[in-house]
Amino acid sequence: MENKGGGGLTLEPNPFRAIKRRQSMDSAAGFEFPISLACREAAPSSHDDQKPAAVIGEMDFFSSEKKARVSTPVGIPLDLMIKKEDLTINTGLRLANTGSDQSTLDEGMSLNEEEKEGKTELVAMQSELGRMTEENQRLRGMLSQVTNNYNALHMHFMALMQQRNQNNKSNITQSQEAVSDDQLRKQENVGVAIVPRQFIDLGLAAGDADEPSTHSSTDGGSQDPSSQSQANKEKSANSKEMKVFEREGNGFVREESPENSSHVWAPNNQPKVGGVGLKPAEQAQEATMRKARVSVRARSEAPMIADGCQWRKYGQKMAKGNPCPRAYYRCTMATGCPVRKQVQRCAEDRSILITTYEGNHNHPLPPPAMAMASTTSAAASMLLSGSMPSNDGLMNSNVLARTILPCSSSMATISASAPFPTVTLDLTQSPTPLQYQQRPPPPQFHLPPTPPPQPSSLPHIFGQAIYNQSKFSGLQMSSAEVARPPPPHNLADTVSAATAAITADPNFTAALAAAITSIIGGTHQAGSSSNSGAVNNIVKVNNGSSGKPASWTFPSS
DNA sequence: CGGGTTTGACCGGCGC
DNA sequence: GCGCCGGTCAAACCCG
Repeated sequence: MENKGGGGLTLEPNPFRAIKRRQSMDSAAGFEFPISLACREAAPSSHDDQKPAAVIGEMDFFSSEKKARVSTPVGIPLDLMIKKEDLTINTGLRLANTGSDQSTLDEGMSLNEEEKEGKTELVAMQSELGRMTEENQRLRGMLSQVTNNYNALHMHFMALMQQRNQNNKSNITQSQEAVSDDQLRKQENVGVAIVPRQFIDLGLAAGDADEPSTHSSTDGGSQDPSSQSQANKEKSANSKEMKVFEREGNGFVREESPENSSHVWAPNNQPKVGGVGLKPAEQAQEATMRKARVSVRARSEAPMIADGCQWRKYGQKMAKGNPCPRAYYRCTMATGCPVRKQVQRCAEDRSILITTYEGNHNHPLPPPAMAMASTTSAAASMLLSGSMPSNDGLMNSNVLARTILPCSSSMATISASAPFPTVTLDLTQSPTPLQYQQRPPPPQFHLPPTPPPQPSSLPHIFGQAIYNQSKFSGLQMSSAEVARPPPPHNLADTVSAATAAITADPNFTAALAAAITSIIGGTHQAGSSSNSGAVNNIVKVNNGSSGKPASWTFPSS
């Protein structure tokens, strides 16, 4: 770890080795350096292979009463109060090059009593650490249980939605019923594993590129092989873009598999592509699904919201009814990545930037982009799972919105009447602190009690803010850093929007939970648990009302 | 010189 | 069939 702390700090290999430096520090004239920075550096960086038992996120050593904010590996915040006279805890730092001879500094210390006292405190701290570790284990288990419960509920809900749609269809055929029942049985058999898989497919598309050949067997059990081969022929004959993807062999072909209803990206001519072997209703359903989009509305003066991905502009058009041009971007982080987005200012309020995402990345993503992709994918998944093509499709979508988004209806809207089903995530609404205060804080977790994930643009901006603030600093950010003046470039709007939303919006915990849920679900299914050494973005949020920080750990990659 | 942007042309879907 | 419109392409241009 590079030593960047002022005053010439080096790091102690053993972070729990007690140091008796307080009096030395006090006696060393002019010995002032930002311990808080040093503490952050003492925390394992994002490149560390192992998760820390606890990460000290923020300490202010210049106040009389020391507050340490600790993020545990499961993201549960712990607040430590350390009084000045107790300041013998090890910060993981060893003083060096402070301009004073170390042996001289150690002289004059009354080693007997103070060392005994220090040892006692060390034992106490170690005991406390042990308790924290146990608590972390317990909370992790609870989090896992909550996640599983949510997955089960989500599966149940989706099954109910399917049954409802089937009942509403007057022209349903016996074969369709058989297929649907078969799918339902499969989902029930697979159980909670379905939903995380869905999130993997949507948000963690890197896996798609890794194993393109396993998809049909994974989720395409009902697919007729002959029809699939025929569909592949049709695919290769239809879209120029499709040919490119198949030629490049990046696994994107899988995206075109007709049974992959959770995928939202669709190159040109999709109705033709998926049409072979399918009934007209199913064709329309797939065409609808593949065109699903997630639109984000946010106030920003910047020409484009930075979301962690690299984009290349490939077109610009004047859209009807809007004096502002619409810009078209495609992701350039990997060759052949199908993700595109449209950026356009709102005609009514030009301070509002509307960004519409479409498709799934076929490459690994940086953490902020991961948050974005997971969230948009989760939103798209919500939309697709509920917007079956029926006569009351719009109504179903509204039901979906009310059901899945019970407390964020003011933020997320679902439209099935548009040419393509679109989830609109609105970040432009003014904060309502009173609403937040009216909501009692959850007892232990800072996660909301509402189980369903709620698609929101918050994690987009939020993750971006995190990334922008901390992309080179171990991905840790404290609430103080959030409130700090943003970097002097056009990310200011992003950060301010995220900050405003985070600190005041009553839905932000739910939105964050959505992102966490989606990520955790996908991570678990991907076989990379939170203990697998994944990079952890430790996010700290001051909700502004209770004074307590909300802290989550985002497992990424 | 390579990569990104601009911009007019082109294409396909859709409504009349 | 025609025109409108959204989306994409690709040559020209710009920039570091």
